Amino acid sequence: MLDFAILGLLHEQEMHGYEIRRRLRDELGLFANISFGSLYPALSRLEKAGSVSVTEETGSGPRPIPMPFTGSLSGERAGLRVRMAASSRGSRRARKVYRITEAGRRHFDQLLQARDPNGADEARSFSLRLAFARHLAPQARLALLERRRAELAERLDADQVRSSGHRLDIYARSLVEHTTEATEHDIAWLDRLISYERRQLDESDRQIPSGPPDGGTSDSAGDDERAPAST
Amino acid sequence: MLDFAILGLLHEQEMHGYEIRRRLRDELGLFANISFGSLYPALSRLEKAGSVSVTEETGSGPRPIPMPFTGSLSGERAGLRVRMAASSRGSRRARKVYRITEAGRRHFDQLLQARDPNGADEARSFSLRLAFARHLAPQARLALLERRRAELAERLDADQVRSSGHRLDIYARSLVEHTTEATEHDIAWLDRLISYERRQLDESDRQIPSGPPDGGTSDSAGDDERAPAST
DNA sequence: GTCATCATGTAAGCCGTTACATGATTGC
DNA sequence: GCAATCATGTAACGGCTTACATGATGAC
Repeated sequence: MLDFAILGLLHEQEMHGYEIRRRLRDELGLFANISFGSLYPALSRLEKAGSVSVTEETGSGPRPIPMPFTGSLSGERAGLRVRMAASSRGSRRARKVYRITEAGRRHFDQLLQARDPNGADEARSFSLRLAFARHLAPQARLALLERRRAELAERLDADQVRSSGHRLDIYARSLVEHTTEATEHDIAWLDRLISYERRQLDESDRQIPSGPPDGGTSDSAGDDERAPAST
Repeated sequence: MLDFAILGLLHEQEMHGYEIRRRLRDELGLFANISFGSLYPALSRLEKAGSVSVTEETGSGPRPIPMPFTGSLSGERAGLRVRMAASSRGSRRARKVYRITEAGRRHFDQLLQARDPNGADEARSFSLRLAFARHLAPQARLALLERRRAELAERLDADQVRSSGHRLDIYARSLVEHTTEATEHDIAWLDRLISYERRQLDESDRQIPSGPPDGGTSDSAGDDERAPAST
């Protein structure tokens, strides 16, 4: 799971460990405060597995920028980078810059597609996949959403069994009811996403006459259509 | 966490391990499918710690009813119990019946009050406490709700920082937005609970210093009025 | 001169999981 | 006889946490 998140970040840009953590916290919000005791071993694992390659940054070259960091909430902005005098002294603790390899990209695609095998938190796992869903083929993306919807529908059934039959006190009952509502809310959201995906698929069907007759999920390295989200 | 849930169930009724699991699944919904590999060691721990006592059930006594269990989805119903010939033979694998001790009750009260120290899932931990909130003194209950509300409000702030500044693709953005909405929904729910608690407190203030109308659950637990160190 | 931030790592532990082992009872 | 349910347990592992170790840089 963490490996997947790391690969997802490195998919777009090379980074060193400390910054990976920052991005995980500030951008994704998942793994809100991943600990270094977890992060660095993960990076080592990925390197050993050949999914990422490492370069020791030796202080020379364009050092990616110590930010002024005003400390105020609004002052922090990604674009606000000030290039400092890089010549001063190259003595900061050597940073290890990680970049994803071809094998890593393949591994990422695999993880993106596979349903998580073990007792991993379903919700977190789905959220993570969705955050990187732009890398999925449209059909696979739709499948992801529908799989999640099915999971939630199942849980809704379990909730209904639960609320009937047992007489709970106000607190437990309020909890169960609220949980049910939250699940329904999630399902409604997924339904909106699903219908959006369906519309997109329909449109591309109409525009491109040569649609593949079925969706084998396009597995291998298809870096085809990335939306760089130009401002 | 699991220990707490177990104590909470045993607080009301003695039980054997297998049934604890069933209740956790069917009634509480938390620990949806706790594994035996987790449950039984937990019971051993609790016994070793003196929080529960064990009695080996030797096949005699009123055995709690093997259900017919039709197997179909709709046929299953909690009330559909058929009492079988209980006299047949008392040879089932000896069950260990657990009951909570006085020390266990004290431990439970402690766990109920304490904010969880380590990296435990905040949401699950709160849900669990709320499920047993009827055992809390009204002020402590209010404090629990307000603490949770503060946590969520904090997270909401983090979400707002997140959504501004970074330009995310539709999927990541939809995820962040939905997460924010869900948090707002949670907060609104907590606000309803909190104002309910405040009303209750007001009423019992206006009424008498002798017991409030206490209906169903006759629990022997709470003699303690601990002043909650509210934040 | 002390504190926060940047930067990387190791060690121990917690809390859960799956897989394995064992065995009786009931229903088809 | 075979499968499912009831019933208890052990062993290995997974994935994350905190605490510890180290050290440079810049701000007040």
